Amino acid sequence: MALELFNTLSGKIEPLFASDGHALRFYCCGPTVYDYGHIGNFRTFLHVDMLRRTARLYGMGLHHVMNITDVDDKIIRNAGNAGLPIGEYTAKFERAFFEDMDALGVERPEQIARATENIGDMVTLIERLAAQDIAYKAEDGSWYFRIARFPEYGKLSKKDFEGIEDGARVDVDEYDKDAARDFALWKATKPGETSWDTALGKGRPGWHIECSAMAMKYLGDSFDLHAGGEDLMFPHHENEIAQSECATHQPFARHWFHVRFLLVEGKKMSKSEGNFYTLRDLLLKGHRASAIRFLLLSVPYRHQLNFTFDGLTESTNAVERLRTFYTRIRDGKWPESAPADDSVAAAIRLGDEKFTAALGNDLNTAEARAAIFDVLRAVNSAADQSKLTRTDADAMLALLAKFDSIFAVLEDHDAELTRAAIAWAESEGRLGEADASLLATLSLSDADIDALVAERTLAKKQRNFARADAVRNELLEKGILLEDSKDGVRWKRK
RNA sequence: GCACCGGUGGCGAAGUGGCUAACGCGCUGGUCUGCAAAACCAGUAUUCAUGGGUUCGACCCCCAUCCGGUGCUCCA
Repeated sequence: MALELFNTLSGKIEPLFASDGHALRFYCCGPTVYDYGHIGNFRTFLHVDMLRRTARLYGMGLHHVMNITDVDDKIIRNAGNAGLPIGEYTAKFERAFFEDMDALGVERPEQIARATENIGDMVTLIERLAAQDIAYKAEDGSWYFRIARFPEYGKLSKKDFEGIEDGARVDVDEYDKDAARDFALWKATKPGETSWDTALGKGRPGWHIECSAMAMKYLGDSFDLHAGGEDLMFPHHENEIAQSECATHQPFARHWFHVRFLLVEGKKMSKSEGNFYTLRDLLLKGHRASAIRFLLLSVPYRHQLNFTFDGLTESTNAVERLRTFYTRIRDGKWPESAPADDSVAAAIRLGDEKFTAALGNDLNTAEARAAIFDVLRAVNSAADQSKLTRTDADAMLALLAKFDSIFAVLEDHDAELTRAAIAWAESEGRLGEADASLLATLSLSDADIDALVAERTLAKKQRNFARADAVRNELLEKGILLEDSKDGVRWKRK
């Protein structure tokens, strides 16, 4: 069975495959490291991660390149305000970015490419375009791309630029360029700005050129897939195609993957709306990294997701149910006897097929989720009726491992991730932003909790239920939930 | 203005021209429990924004209307 994926370029769902027969060569537009990442950024990276993991599930190797934009206008401005060299400024946010990616369970690409470390390749690419008179130098020393020379411009975003060039010269703000749509390849430096002294003159790269140069450097002139947020489709990706295909006369990326923007509480996320959240903001409010991951992945990537706190609570509960189920099957003592019938095995097999097929169908994560919950109910039910055997349990664990190779939420690292966020807030003098009850919960060590649980168990043995309930309530107030079972008491942090 | 996407139960969200409209969360009742929690069982949309049309048959196709969102500029 093939993995099928919507291709922005063709406008159709098409099979995705590694054209070299080994590894899927793909490029993902990474972050501009000028600030902490927000949940909108992470929705995109999370779905690229979903794509990675699904491609692997479908048997493909991976060669994934992601850039880090570590020089641009905002970086120069912010680093200047902070009085830091840009390298020092960006290093901090690059580190933070990867910490956040780790917290969300996003796998690292095989290769990270920093713009400032590949300037020479960008210069070479611009020179190749200049040799064909497709790149030209304007009066101020900046270099631009002559869009009129690429008739296919607009093929990705399905825009028609017929006639636009004609009116360009009336645009007085753009007097440096030959045409209004022409975009910068190389920006001449203003005094005091970071610059590179190259054959093109003193300056720094335009934004688009870095992705073209680095993608082709590491993946070849033509490669399998290029990914990014929907906003990048135009003009960023359109410009990448123009630069690259004019230079090489080869198709650039075969498949284009764009992740839709999310809404927050029904509106586009923005600082002025007050609905702008970084991952760290949410962790400090007591939300779990796993729930954030699960929520952002639960709505398929081509649909708009409305991020709400109710939705986050729902995801927290859904993940909790999956984990409870997982530990139950993993830790339970299931009889070695042969199953009375194959109904459980059949349910697991069907769930497995549905799960894989759903992902293969343009990454339908909602359906994939549903397939797992169907099996969960069937197996829980069998377990309750003492009909679950070791063989079935092992099959279930194998399916859960497959599920988790994609969704990656079963192993519980939430408390340690939250602690890390708090430690970060403390070091930044931002502990005041942390939720008070969260701090209370984390103030109890595991040993403290175990001691209180033991006290309650003793009280119960003595049938002193008043005392037992008091302890349970005390723990509950601090966010610790107790569960009695045949095998003893389990507790978990809410 | 032009273009695009969407409107499915209390909420989130799949889905198909024709079997009982997935799944999750929530809620209600039951089983279990000292009581809870967890788990399971049952219930929770005669209906898929509205009005027309095509069809033997549409939530799914077409047209119109209303509503929400997005892009056309930096933005994941």
